[in-house]
Amino acid sequence: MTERKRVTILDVSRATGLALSTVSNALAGKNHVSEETRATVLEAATRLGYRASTVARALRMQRSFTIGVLVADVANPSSPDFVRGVEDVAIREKCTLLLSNTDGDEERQLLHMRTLLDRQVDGMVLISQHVSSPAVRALLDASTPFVLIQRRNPLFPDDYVGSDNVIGVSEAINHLHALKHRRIGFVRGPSDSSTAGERLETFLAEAKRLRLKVDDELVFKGDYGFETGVAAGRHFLRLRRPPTAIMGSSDINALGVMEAALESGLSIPGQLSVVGLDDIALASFRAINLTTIHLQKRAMGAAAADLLIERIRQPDRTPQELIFPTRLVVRGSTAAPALPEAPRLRA
Amino acid sequence: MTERKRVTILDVSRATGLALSTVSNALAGKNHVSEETRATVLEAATRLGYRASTVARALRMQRSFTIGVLVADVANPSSPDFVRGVEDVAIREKCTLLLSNTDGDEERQLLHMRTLLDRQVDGMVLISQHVSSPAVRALLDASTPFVLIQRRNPLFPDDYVGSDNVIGVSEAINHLHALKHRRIGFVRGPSDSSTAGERLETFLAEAKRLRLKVDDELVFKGDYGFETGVAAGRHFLRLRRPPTAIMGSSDINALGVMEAALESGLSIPGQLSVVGLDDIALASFRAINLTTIHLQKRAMGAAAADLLIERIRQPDRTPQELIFPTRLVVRGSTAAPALPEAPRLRA
DNA sequence: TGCCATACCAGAAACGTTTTTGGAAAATCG
DNA sequence: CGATTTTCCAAAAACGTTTCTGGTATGGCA
Repeated sequence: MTERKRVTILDVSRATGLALSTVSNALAGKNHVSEETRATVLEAATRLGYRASTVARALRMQRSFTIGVLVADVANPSSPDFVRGVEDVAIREKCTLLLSNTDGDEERQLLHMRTLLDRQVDGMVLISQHVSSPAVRALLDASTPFVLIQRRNPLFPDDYVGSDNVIGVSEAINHLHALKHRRIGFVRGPSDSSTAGERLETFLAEAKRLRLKVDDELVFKGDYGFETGVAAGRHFLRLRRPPTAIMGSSDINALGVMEAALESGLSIPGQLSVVGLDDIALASFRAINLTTIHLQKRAMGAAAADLLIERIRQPDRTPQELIFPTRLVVRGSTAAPALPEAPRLRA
Repeated sequence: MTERKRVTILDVSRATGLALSTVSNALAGKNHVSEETRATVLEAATRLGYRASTVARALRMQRSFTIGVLVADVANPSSPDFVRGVEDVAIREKCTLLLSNTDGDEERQLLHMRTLLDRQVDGMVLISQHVSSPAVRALLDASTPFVLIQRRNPLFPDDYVGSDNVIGVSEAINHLHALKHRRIGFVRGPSDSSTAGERLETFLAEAKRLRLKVDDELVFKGDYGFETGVAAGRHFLRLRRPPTAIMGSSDINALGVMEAALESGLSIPGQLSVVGLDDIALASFRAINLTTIHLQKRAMGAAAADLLIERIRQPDRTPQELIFPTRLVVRGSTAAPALPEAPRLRA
């Protein structure tokens, strides 16, 4: 409404009768500016309501104090946790977050990456994004610092924050094995996700060690979404010899499996055990009560942001990888199977 | 790594031998630039990998192509839905989103608002934020366009997008009444939320119409969070005459109530009916199966963003308010009470 | 009293755009 | 063929900072 013009540093300069540069120095707390001068400047600045233009500063300093964050799906409750971690250090570093959804789609990811680069973000955090294709690599090599979370390509020595998939998954399978489950279904995450791959490998290796047979039909390929969980659940339950337990690639995945089980009239954990992965807040609610593998999402987000800050400060630092431990949280969605061998059930 | 310098419009100018302004015009598709010249420019631009600096443009045009979004809590699954709606139109308008969490805390909100203003966002969308305090109003009056979602102060004629709280809430209470519930607990959202206030008023009015007695102990005050739901549930269930049904101020709220009920060993809906508000994706999962009031969150977000764009284009347009209808979605968390009068239960 | 170092301040350049203004060449019209 | 319009292009200003370079008092010291 009130057609106010922006009050600039020049106004402060004029108001105080001091030079532009002096005002700038005084405000930045730099160099040798007498306390008296500084006080004068500060007083005038607040009196006039002066606020420095971040965009002018960004142009001059070639630094935008902005961090870009790419996330596959904010709707998945685990995403905000990671973002929160990034936000924690962003605030500490006086940076702002530019957050974008890619829906796991590479085109969208490329689009958003270009936008971030155009905006001259100081760096970016890529959470479960595509990291291998030539197009993506080209953008990553654009000399803007970046850190990867939960998905990488070992061929490229990037800064990376991930979770220890071996511990969590093997704990989970051993838990199920101890409960006397002998047929376990596994939902595999996105095919180009390093994390999803590691988890499957661990699962297969551990199954072998435990002398569990894992035929192909016991591995369902999809993504981290609910629909994949539902589809996987339906698939598994329709098998001639359905598994007595199913491990999801995410909690949301596991909820999808539950959905399929419930729609078939199966009770959990009575007739089917389900284990998730993420440990979203929901998982601990009694209405859900999901046995799952806990990930330190917020800490991982913060660690990634810290790594990013380091790299921004020191672009030639050798890349680091940080692997966070995981642990199984046993809740109510797992129990001993009803029979040594699961009964045949049809949807 | 590769210490590349940014390729600027000047480089394109030099490469083509054309003037800066000509290149700019050609790229912007402006004025009268011959097709041939334009082709030359475009070719050179892509060949050199030129990308315009958004920050330089922002400084010059006094327009950042950025929209700030303030949200109370991204972790609440209803937030991303609103944001998604805003994002939809932001992409259409070639704007980027600057998203911040305020945790419902006014100080944090002020901090983030100032940051957004410093960054010269073209406008902002405030979802369930504080809108009345002098400090907030001062910032809102800073002549940067804004739109409110779900919380406003009728004293100020702001652009506003809300939901029809009358329909939804009265549908819900009538549903419960029809099921023969006579004592209904109500969880009230944040005390300074207009939406929460309207809902309570509707609840009380409709209860009166139905000749239901609503003593003070049947209204619990809190926020939209899970903990409030748990506290409310415990409070209600500890009453001498506990309600047979409880309405939450959000789905997460309702989940909290469920939590409290389950921890007391009550079954839902057998011994307690629960209704939520939001209709988050989770609510429809069989494991939850929550009767709730549906809100068109994404559409509301998009509508707010549209309003914002309009106001940016036309700052003096008279403020509009858009109210979206709501409707009750009956699922499995509501049923007839076990007894005409609820049995006495102690936690 | 004169010189030098120090402490502070002023002016100007630079960041990469868009936009305005002006000007030259080409085309049209009288 | 000259004048006027049209079409395009060149130069320069502006956006609001930070920072570099240089300069002027002021104080201390000889």
